[in-house]
Amino acid sequence: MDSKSSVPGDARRRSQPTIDDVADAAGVSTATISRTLNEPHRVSDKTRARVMATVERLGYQPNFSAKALAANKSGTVGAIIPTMDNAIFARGLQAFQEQLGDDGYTLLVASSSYQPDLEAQQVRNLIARGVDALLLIGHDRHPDIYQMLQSRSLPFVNAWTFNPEHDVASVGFDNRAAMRVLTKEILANGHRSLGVISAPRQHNDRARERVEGVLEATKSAGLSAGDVPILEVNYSIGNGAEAFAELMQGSQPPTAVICGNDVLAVGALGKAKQLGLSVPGDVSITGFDDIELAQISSPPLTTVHVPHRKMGRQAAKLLVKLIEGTDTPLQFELPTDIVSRETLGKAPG
Amino acid sequence: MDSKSSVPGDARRRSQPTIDDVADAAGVSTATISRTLNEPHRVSDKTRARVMATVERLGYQPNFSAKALAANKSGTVGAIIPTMDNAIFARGLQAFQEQLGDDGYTLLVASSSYQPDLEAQQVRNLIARGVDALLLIGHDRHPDIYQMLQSRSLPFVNAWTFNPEHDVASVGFDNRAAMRVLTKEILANGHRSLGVISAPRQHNDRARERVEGVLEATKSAGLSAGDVPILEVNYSIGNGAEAFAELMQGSQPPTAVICGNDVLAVGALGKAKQLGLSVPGDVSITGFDDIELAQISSPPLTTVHVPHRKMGRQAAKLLVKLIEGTDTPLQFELPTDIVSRETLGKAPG
DNA sequence: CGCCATTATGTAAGCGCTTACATTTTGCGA
DNA sequence: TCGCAAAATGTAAGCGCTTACATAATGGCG
Repeated sequence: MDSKSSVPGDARRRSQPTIDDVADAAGVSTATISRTLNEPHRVSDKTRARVMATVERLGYQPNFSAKALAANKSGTVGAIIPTMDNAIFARGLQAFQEQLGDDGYTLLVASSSYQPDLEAQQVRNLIARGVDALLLIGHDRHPDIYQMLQSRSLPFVNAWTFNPEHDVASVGFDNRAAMRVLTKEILANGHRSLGVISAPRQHNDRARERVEGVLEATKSAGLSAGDVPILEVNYSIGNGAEAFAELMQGSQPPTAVICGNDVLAVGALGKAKQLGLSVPGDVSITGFDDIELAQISSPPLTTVHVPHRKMGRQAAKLLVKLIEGTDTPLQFELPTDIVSRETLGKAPG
Repeated sequence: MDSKSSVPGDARRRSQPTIDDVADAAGVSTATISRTLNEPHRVSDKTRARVMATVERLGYQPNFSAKALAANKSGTVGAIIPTMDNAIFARGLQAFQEQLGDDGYTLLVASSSYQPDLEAQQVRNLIARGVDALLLIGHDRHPDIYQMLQSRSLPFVNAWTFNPEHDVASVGFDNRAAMRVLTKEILANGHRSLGVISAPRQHNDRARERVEGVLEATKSAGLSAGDVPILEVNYSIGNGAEAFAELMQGSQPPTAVICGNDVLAVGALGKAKQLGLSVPGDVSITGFDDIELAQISSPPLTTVHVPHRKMGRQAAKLLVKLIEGTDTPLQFELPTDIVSRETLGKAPG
C-alpha cells in the first residue's frame, strides 16, 4: 500500500481527462489529438476515427483556459450593455447570443448601468478575461476605452446607433433621422406645441441624437428651440408619468409629448389617463423602440420600430468576421420605421 | 540594427505586459507580484507599494486564462436560462449579474430556448469554459446534467422554483402554492367554470407546478379535473390571444381564465377586448409574474408578484458561498403574493 | 550580541493546451 | 524496386500564471 504520488498514470482525483490521457489511450501524441479536434483534415481517416472514439469513450473535454492561453484566443465575446433590465437590450442580446452560439462563440456579459466609469472598468475586466471581441452600445464612452481597444487591436462594434461620422465598426440605426421623421409626422398633424421626455443625454449619444432629431424637425418647421421643453429622466414608467405631469402643468401645455422610449411613453400615457386627458384627443404621445408594451398599452402607442433582434444577430456576425479576419464592410445601417397606432392624432383646436 | 528575435526582453509586439515584465521592472520575482495582487498581506508594505506602482505604471492586467489554468478556477459563473427575451429572466439575470460583479465574478450566459438537449450541451460548454459554478432554471432537466455536475462537484443552484423535495441548492418560490392561492381567490369570487392557458408542461416543472396548483384548488373546491380545460402554448402575446379565443368558443366558456404568465394573460386580455367581452364583467383573467406589462395593460392585470430581482441576487450570493466553501443553507424560498388589480371580479350571473 | 522563530522573498515546477519544426510514413512515377 | 515529394505524426517549447518548497531577511529576547 505504499504510494509514490509521482507514479505516472496516478489517480489524479477523478478529474477531467486531459489531452495527455487521450493521447495515451489512443496511442498517439498530444499534437495529433489537438489536430484531430481542431483541424480534422490534417489527420488520416484512420487516426481520426480512433481518436474520436477515444475522446468519446473518455468523455474528454478540452480545457478552455489552457486552450485560450496556448492559442491566445478564447472563443469568447464580451458585451457591455447599459442594462439587461430593458427589453430592447435583452432582446438584442438574446439574438446576439444565439448567433454567437451558432458560430461557436460564447457570450460574456457585463453591464454598465449607464455609467461611463463602470463601463471602462468592465472593458478592462473583459479584456483581462481574454475576450476575442467586444460589443458596445452607442458611440459615447470614455476615451481610454477606445485607446485600450486600439492598442490591443481588439475588434469591437458599437451597436444600437449608426453614425457614419464615427469611423468604427458599427451596426445600428440613425436615431436622429428616425426621430426627425417621427417629429415631422407629428408636425404634419398640426401640432405646434411640443414637449420632450428624454433619457439623460450626457454620456448617451442615442438619447442625444433623438432629441436632436426632434429639434431639427421643429426648427425646419419654423419653431425655435426654446419652444420645446425637454425633460430628462431615467427610463422607467414612473419617471415617465411624473415628467408628463410636469410638462402638462404649465400655463400652455404641449399638445404632443415625444418620449425617448416606449417605457417613458407608457408612463406618460398612464398619467394622462389619470389626469383625465384623452389621448390623442387632448394630447398626443409617442414612444420609441416598439417593444411589447407599445402594442398593448391603451390606446396602443404610436412609436418607432427598431429591429432589435436583427441588430443583435448582425452585430454578432460582424464581430465574428472581424475576429476571423474575414473581409467585410464595417458599418451596417438598419432601417427603422414609424408604426402608427393610436396615440398620435390631430392637434386639438 | 540587427535583430535577434530571441533576445530576452525583446519587443514582444507591444502586447500586454506580463507578470514577468512587472517583476523585472519592480525588481522582484513573479511570485511576489502574484502575492501582492492576490494576498497583499503576505507582502511587506514597502514591496507592495513598489509593486503596485509598477503595475499601475505598466498598466498590467493579469491574463485570465493563465490565471484560471494555474489556479484551476476562473472567477466566472455560468447561467443557462431559457431565454433572455422574457422580462422575468432578463430582470433576474441583471440582478444576478450585479451581485456577481460585486463579488468579483463575471457572468457567462447561455440560453437553452427551453430545449433540454440544448441545455445539456450548454452545460458541457460552460463547464469546458471553466465556470466555477452554474445557475440553472427550474428542476427539470436531462439527468446527464446532474450527473455531470455531480461528478465534477461543480456547485450549482436551481432558481425560479422552490421545491424542498429536490435535494439541491435552490432559490425560488413555490409555483404550485402561489397558483393555488390565486385559484382559491378566483373560486372565492364565485367562479366555477375555469380555463387555463399554460406554457408547455413537458420539461418545465414551473409550468407544471402552476397547473397543479390550479388543479389542487379546484379539486378541493369539489370540481373535477376534467372540468378545467388546459391549453398549452408557447409564451407570447399572440399565442395567449389565440388560446383565449379557443377557450371561449365552446358552448360553455369559462368565466375565469388563468394564464401561466403575464404575457399570455395580456394576449388573452387583448383578445377579450377584441371579442367584445368585458373584463372582468364577462370573464376574469389572471396572469403570473407581475412584469411591467401587468401594470399597464387595461384593465391592469391581477397577477402573482414574483421577486425576480431579489431571486437573482440571492442566487448569486448563494453560488458565491458555495464556490468559496462558506457554510450556508442551501435552499431559499422567496414569498410571492397576489396583486389584485382589475381583471379578476365576481363570476357573472 | 547571537539565536531562532517569523516573515518576506525567490526558485522552479507545473496547469493543459497549441504549434513550429523534426521525423517518419505513404504513395507514386520511373 | 528505388527515390522523393507530400502527408502524417511526433517532439518539445512555450502561453502567463500560481504555489510548494527553499532560502534570505528581520526582529525580539536573554
